[in-house]
Amino acid sequence: MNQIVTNKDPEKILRNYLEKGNLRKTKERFSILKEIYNLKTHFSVESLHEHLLREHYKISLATVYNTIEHLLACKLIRRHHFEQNLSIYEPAIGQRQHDHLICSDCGYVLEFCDPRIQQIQDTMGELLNFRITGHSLHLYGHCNKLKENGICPHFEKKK
Amino acid sequence: MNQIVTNKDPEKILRNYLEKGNLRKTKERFSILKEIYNLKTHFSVESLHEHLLREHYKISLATVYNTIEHLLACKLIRRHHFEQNLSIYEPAIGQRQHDHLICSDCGYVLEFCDPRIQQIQDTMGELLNFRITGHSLHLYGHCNKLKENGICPHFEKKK
DNA sequence: CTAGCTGCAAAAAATTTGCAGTCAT
DNA sequence: ATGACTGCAAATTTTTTGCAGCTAG
Repeated sequence: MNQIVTNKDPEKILRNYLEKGNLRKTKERFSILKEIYNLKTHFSVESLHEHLLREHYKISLATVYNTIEHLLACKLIRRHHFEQNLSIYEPAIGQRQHDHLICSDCGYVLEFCDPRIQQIQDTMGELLNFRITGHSLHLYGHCNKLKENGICPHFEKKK
Repeated sequence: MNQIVTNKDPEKILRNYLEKGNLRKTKERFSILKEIYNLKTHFSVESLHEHLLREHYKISLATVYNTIEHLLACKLIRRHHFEQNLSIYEPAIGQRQHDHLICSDCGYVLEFCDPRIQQIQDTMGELLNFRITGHSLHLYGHCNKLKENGICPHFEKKK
């Protein structure tokens, strides 16, 4: 680390990454990044692609997949694997470290922070002689409101 | 819960589950369970099916998928989603509830338990008004021994 | 007997790949 | 100009489904 990266502007990070890798700065790549950061939510490749079409971009699914790989490589997004075999992504700049609570009924994702997870990391790293670099914690459950009235309050957000 | 289940024999648990649900006790279902508990390792549907064929069982993939659902329902196995979009399963009886520490260098998986994770579940369930049913916690890191001598001690266990 | 189960093959769902034409540099 | 990128369609991979025949109860 002989260069301190202070810039938190996603577009500049992408530009920098593409230049370093001798990759092309295509309009598709920047459009996809822009829309991801507009959305600010968790998304799948398919939901992102549908969003792009609604916004009248002419970008193919294959290009979305291609671009996602680059955005992962330069850490502009993170990939998650929740209960289904479907990759879910989220923008990764300007967010606190957090974990996820996933509703098993509607797939709705809530974010939370708990300092005890850091303590677990420290304890286990020492105990098992590992240098821990990160974690993923998913809690799964059901909205209590679902039990009360039979309607999942997040259901309309279901795909 | 008006019946206390004390029996930890997987076959009896399956038998009990099938009887309660008016489901058939087919030889395929018991063969699959037996082989899973013989293997004692993490497995995918495909790797399990291949194992069954090697052991000269004549069981189709569709039946493996069907049976896996039942074994999940009666908690004889657990499903995980690690980095790829591929379901990985493990036998769940005779094992303490545990989480996973994954070595990013060699893919080796260590299991661990920490009571604080249960506390986090309880806190967040109450705070966010969810009935939490389960969690998955993955810690990622590097063996310290790797740093010391450049050789990952678990490397030979890599798949 | 007769529902539920199995095996097979076809369908679906998610992702990857091949390739001809396009575009950033 | 030229090599990387895009869009499209076909291929792969993992999982689900439909259905005819089989079997546990």
